[in-house]
Amino acid sequence: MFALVDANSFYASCETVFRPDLAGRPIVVLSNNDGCIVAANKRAKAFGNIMYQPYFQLAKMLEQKGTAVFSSNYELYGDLSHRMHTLLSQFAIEQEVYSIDECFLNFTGMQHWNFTHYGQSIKQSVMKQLGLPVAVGIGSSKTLAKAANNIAKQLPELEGVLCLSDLSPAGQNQMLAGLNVADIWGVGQRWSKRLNAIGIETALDLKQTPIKKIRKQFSVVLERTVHELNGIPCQSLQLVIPNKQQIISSRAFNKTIRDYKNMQQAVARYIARAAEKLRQQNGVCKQISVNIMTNPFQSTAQYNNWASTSLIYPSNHTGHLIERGKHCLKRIWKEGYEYKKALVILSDISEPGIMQYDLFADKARYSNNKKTDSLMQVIDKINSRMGKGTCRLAAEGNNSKSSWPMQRHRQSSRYTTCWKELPVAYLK
DNA sequence: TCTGGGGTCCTAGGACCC
DNA sequence: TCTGGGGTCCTAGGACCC
Repeated sequence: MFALVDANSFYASCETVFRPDLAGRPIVVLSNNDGCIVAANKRAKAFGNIMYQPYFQLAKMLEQKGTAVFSSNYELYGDLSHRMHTLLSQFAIEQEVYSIDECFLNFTGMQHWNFTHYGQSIKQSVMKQLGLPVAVGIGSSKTLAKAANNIAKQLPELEGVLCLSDLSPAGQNQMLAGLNVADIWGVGQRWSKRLNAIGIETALDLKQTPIKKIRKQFSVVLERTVHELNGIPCQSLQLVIPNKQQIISSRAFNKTIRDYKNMQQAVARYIARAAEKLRQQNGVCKQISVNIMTNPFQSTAQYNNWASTSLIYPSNHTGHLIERGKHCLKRIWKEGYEYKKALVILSDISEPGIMQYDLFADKARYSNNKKTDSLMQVIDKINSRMGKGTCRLAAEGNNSKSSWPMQRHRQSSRYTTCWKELPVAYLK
């Protein structure tokens, strides 16, 4: 038996934890650079289709309706997320942290428990200790737990908790009949359209479709989903976080870049971020790719190109990677465009030590040189203690914090992670 | 003026091997 | 006239997730 615990509009809810005055107001949270709406509470969602829409198009409407608008505050969300997952881990023997705002719990071996009741106590606990609203879905597979969670959020009479296994088979089917096939975990836009076209509209329809038909017309991925809807688990909990196979670092620029040197610095900075993540998982990479592009939403001249290169010796050294990255950039750079975004991918990742040496290459430059390794370690330590970007390579530019500041006009305080921004309570 | 930033898995087809 | 039967590896593209 599996449970899925998922916070309701997590980012928006985080913003209310230290702001009781926001009760009853519509709330939205914006993406980086205050670009799109990436989270909205129930009141804001009621305005219509606003999720992932550009903020500037809706700003006026939102303001007129008294909406509280926030730039994303990942320090706050990350910290509250960590607290939530720590709390939830106490309710089961096994936990899979699936994303920033949701986790699976394994209830195997607890057959005699009253799960609906247990789900309620989980929900109340998170509200009491963290002030965050969550929904709990329980079922005999991960897909069913996800579906139950979704239904629990949709039907107010369930009060945020649904255990499908506590229902009769007919009752379960009735619930699944009320769930759109597009809302099933693993069924996205494309597939839901194709499923609709052959008459499969609800979760129940999909559950009852012959498995061979699904395999033939779709793939083994959807076949597994159908099995899971029928209560046959095809996926277990992922208890160990696997190392990343690729690490991406990308950002849109606040202002467009025309100048090669500026672009070099931006690319160097993204590489440095990615390399830091790579070292955190104690990995080395063998491939680096660089992509630059203009703004596709503008009618100006468009250019979008990428280049990649292999490293002779796998590395996680920022300097080596920047050097290779610069080569990539040189190959794709074209003068005269207004560049809006750069993207860097580190791939072909492995552990250091598992390394195929090149007979003729200069090992001293690329191997796990102890001096450069410890230099990177020192830089990482300084940055983790003193703040990101405190210590960096010259290639990243000498005023990296101010040269392309991210637009975040509406950021709330980092109530739980920054001494200066702790909430203050006044006694009357 | 203004449009996010990450990830994974599977499949088909081409190139190669004996 | 006529052209087998197994494999592996790599890549691009398509689907999905938050």
